[in-house]
Amino acid sequence: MGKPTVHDIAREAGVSLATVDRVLNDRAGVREKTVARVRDAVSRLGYVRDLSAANLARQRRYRFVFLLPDTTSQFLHALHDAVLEATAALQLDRCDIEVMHVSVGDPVALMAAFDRIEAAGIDGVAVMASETPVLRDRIGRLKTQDVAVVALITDQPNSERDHFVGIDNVAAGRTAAVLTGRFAGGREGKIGIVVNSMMARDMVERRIGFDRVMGEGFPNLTVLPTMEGRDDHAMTERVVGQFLDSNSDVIGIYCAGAGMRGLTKALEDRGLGDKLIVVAHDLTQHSRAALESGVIDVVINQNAGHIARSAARVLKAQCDGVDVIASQEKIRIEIVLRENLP
Amino acid sequence: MGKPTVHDIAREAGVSLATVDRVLNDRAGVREKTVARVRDAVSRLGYVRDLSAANLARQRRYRFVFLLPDTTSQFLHALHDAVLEATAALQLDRCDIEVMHVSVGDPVALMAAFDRIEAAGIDGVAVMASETPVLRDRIGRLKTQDVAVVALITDQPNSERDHFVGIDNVAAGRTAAVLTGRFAGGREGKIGIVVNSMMARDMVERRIGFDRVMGEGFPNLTVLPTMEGRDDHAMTERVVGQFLDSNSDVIGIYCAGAGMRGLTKALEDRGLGDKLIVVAHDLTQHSRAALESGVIDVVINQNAGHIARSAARVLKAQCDGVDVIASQEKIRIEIVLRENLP
DNA sequence: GCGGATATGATTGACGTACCTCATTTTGCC
DNA sequence: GGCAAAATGAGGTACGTCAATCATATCCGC
Repeated sequence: MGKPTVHDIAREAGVSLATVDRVLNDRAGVREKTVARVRDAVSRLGYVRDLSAANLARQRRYRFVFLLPDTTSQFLHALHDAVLEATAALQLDRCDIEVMHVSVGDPVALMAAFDRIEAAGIDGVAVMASETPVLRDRIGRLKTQDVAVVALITDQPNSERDHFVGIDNVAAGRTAAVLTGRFAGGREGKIGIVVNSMMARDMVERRIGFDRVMGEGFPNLTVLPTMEGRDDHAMTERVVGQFLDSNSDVIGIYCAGAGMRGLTKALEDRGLGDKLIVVAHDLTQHSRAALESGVIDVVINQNAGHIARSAARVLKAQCDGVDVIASQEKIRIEIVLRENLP
Repeated sequence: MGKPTVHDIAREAGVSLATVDRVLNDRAGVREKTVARVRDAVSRLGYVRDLSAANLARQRRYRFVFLLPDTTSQFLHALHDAVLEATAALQLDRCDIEVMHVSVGDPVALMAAFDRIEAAGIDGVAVMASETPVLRDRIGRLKTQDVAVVALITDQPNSERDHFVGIDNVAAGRTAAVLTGRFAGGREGKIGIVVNSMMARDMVERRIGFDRVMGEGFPNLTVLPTMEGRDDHAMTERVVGQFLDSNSDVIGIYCAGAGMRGLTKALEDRGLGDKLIVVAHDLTQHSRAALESGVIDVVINQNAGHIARSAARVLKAQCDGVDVIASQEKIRIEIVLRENLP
């Protein structure tokens, strides 16, 4: 005998199909005692609702929104592409995904986006934005409307988001540090760090992890104060250039944030292309090229494709009230060398 | 208007539902001209068959077999667990997965397993076994029966398998080499290599990749002849022990195969636990512990969970005649340090 | 034990596809 | 032009679930 159906439940519980349906779909008008009888039959027979039949019957489509910053960076671009790819693939699974680019630093614009999401009756939202009280509250409000919410890249730890899709940035910083330290092989020297801005939580966390490992494991290396590139190539090039010109014994640079083109430019202009140990974040067109040419030694990557698919899967699972495979949804800190470039 | 249905196709093509059905399901008895008319309408309207409705109607279940070696190793154990986990998750997607453990070195037993698979009317097979002409032919025969076939871990490059789920072992060897070399930081010394057996293609490939990078990039390091551990802890411990005792200036070991427990035992017994650079393959309970304690420095991993899920997804896509997301099915060469342990 | 509210039953028609039967039309061939 | 074979049409039932209607049964307070 195959999987039990609603008919089997009805028979087993001694009620009619209509009542089973009312119970399964949480409709009113059933006595508690009867509800219990049905629930009992469900667990006794091990009934699981056939989701595809259910979705077919109710003509269901899942509507998700990916809320991304409107700033541009190669990583964001890659993420956007990855979401589009996932969108195409999930079309067959009744999912409609829309990408909204919003000035996430602007609370008014951000809230307006959420208003539109709420008004449109969206089933789930993946939001990438830095943590603010306003956003936290807004996520709470979405949850009261039964909208699934996942935090993307940057966690919203004190909010009611259902899930975080991204990496542990402290661990990423530690990973960058240990690679830098071991590649240095005992030599003494200085290490520079470039970030977008120390206002961003991810950057701070990476720096914390980096410093901790450096302090514990590599006393031969001196980590210098953070340079801020403000997401801008020219700016990054300038600060890194000044840094290189005024420090003679630099042996490595950790680029925890964007602006990588400025960094490589500064290095190449000084003929340091393959002299320094350079660890950077996120595999993009540019960092891939720099890895291949040897300007960058290691890329610490959070896989954009994996992130996009994972977010979509988690949102769908949340809507369906189904468990996810934890290990599949764990975003790994990928270490990419020229030799294991995908 | 929503997605087009078979009714729309029938109307658009000016034929009846029955004919559309015959065309879509490749049934006989339709003139070529009519087939073309229907196909035309399909592409004109952008019709895609609703797979869940179709599967519902035909009460379809996908039956897959994972054919794994009956030898035991921690990696195989992890893979087995991963397949079971995937099985549970895919239960909801109408997939029944069975794991068969077979003595893959024994052609008779292997062929018997294939016979059973063929007789049982299985929809797809994921096979992990070394490449032989017998196996190649058998895969070809399966393909004539419309059974989906993927090669697992070890490719069957000249067979008609639909897909290979695993890593590029030459690249893995290169990756191991560059990490060993850079961790050595210019020091001179000897590097030992441990494998199961040089009969296995994966081992040979890893060794090739390792040697090439070492030869090109690290003239300060001397790679010594391969030690064969034959998948056995005691054996591995003995050969590694002898190696360590008779070579004074060993600074690193690359463990390309199984038997890791023997390796770590040999190292620890000589107080070399954290003295040597040790690069090993595959994240298991044991290698995780060794990584945490510092005996092993790097694990090159092929993610068992990813492999199991990917194989199942590819088999299903093959049965459905659907494309896979290439980037999702690319098994990455993971570099695992203590700092980025998942 | 009556009346009104509340629970439950019985039934039906979707959803999009598969697959079957039987009738009818068209085709190819001599 | 006639005939068999092939192609097509028309229609129905099924898959498991949802959602609705309407009739009937059971409950509760008085």
